[in-house]
Amino acid sequence: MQEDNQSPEQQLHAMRHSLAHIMATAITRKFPHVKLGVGPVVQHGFYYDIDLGKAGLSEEDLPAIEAEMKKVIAEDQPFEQFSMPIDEAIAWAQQAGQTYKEELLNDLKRSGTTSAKDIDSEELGVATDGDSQVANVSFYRNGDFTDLCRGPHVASTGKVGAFKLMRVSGAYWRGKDTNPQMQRIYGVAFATEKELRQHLALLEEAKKRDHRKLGQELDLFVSSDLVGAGLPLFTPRGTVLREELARFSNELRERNGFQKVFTPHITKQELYEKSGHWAKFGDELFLVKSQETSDNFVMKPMNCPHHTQIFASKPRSYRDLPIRYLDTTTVYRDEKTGELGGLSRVRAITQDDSHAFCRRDQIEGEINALLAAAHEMYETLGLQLQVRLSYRDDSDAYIGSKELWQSAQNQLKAAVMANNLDYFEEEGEAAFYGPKIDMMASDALGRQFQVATVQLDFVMPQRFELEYTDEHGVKQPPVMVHCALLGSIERFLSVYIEHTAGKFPVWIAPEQVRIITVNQEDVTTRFAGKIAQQARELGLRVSIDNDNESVGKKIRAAEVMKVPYTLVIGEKEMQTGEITPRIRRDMVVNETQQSYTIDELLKTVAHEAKSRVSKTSL
RNA sequence: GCCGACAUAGCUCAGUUGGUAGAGCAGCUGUUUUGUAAACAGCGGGUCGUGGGUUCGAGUCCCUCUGUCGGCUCCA
Repeated sequence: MQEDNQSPEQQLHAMRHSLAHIMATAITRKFPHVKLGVGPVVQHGFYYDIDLGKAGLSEEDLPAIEAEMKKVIAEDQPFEQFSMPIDEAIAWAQQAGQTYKEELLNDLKRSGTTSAKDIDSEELGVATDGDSQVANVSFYRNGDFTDLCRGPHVASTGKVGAFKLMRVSGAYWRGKDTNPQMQRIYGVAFATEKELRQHLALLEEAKKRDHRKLGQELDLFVSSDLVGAGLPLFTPRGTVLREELARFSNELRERNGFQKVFTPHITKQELYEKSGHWAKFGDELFLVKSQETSDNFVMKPMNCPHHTQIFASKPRSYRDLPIRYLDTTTVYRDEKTGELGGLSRVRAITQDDSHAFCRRDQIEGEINALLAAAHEMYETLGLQLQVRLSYRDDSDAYIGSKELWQSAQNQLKAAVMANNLDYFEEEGEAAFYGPKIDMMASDALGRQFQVATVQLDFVMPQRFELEYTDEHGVKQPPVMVHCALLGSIERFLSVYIEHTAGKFPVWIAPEQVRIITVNQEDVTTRFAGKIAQQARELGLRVSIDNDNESVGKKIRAAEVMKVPYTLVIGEKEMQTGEITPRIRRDMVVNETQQSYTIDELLKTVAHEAKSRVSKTSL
């Protein structure tokens, strides 16, 4: 119908949305008693929420639904729009037993919108902006299926491109965990079969890179039922990754005047009552019981309150500011079991946390320095950054006056603009004590994750009555700038492992050099040992594979573990003192196979590791 | 926490309508002394995640718990 003058994006959107209707058509045919929720377009496709009562649907039912959808598509039913008065619409929903639709329509009638941010306005038969006098609502009909919908749709069910149903999962009605749970059926859809295949191939690739799979294969971390869910254990190899990342982050901040501090992992609950965290996150703290005192202790879920106490430990002059603390440390949060997964969501979270206490006139300088540090870090790590300005919304989830918030939000935006960063703004994403600059990294497959964060906070210093003396001898509250460059090291690792597919650059690779012996003769073994020692003295992580196996097999083993440099040592090398290193393919700039003296080679690799390059100069 | 699926050897998996477990890789031992992605042979290894139930008999059927996965909700 309205597909003329539409951009390809709009057309694809209409296709996906039409597919949601077609899926609902197919499900209604197979299960006439189904109650429908909403069926919007999502990133790569669409879904529809349905309620089939107790029996429900399982993934085994998807092929049958897909087949039915193909029938509907083959029937090429035109999509027809019509409208009816809202009271008539409500009567329709009632009569059809569509209780969810009825609820939506009633909300619509009452307030002109479904109020919450839960429903995409397109789902409804009206535009939700503007006045609340809803007289008529819009419907779409294809064949004998009718759905409340504003559109637009494609002209007929035959014009929907290529799709595939992916999975069925649970979803709360209108996104509220107090509401009944429906089943959500997800599909992906593209304009052409080719794009669909490409998308599915991308998903396959993502599966291969899954950090949980690579964590297993590359021996990076493990879990134990005895230790518990969300508490990964890092092997020697995985620990190297953690420590190298922490070291990098610490270096960047120390260069900017941050000083390391240390704070204990348990604290009196009172600290968090004062900060406001107890009221907001009390049910997510691990409680610790003392057998000696009557105080209640908790595992620390974050560090800001501790750092305020270091600041507050003595009088501060305006000349002392900024005072900057960095604390790369583990915090503990009792995350709900269903939210845990791999390294992306854990209960022991290591943050590269830092707090700068500064004067108002120093805010800009602090933020600029941190933005620059983040830029350097992600440049080195090879991840693209995009900035999200996370503001508060009108809910009561925040503390502090609106004026302070407005001023803080303005300053963050000014800083981001001054640094020419690519940004977007989002309300309702702020921390409860202040707005944030959140940095989203895009990985090798184009997926986005929140990593670094810079937060401006006028509230915490007030709550802890922090002060410094200004040049007129007047007490002033400092401003706190919270920052984490990596965010959570565990979560960052999950992103980074998948981004690199486990092919870590030499500076962070758990094993940087592997020496393979051609035979087990004593001279060879001794020579290999000597080279390994030399490498260790240069600060390299090196291992020797002296197994009684073929060279081919040992090469393969090194390759499988994605070791950057493999040195095969035999008679030739012993005689000449020269070697042609085997370099992991992704690091190679030019293809020429060159030989080097072993001394020169190791020094170059050590230098590369130190300067954190991603390609080799060999 | 909620909805759904899953849990067999270190890893990846097979195991027919219920009749007390198999393969490949890895490991160990021996032979071989290897030249750039998998030499050959032998051996060891599993109270089938936990606890309970049904049954003459449970890896297989039912329940509980734990854990994992896909989502929802949440994320200082």
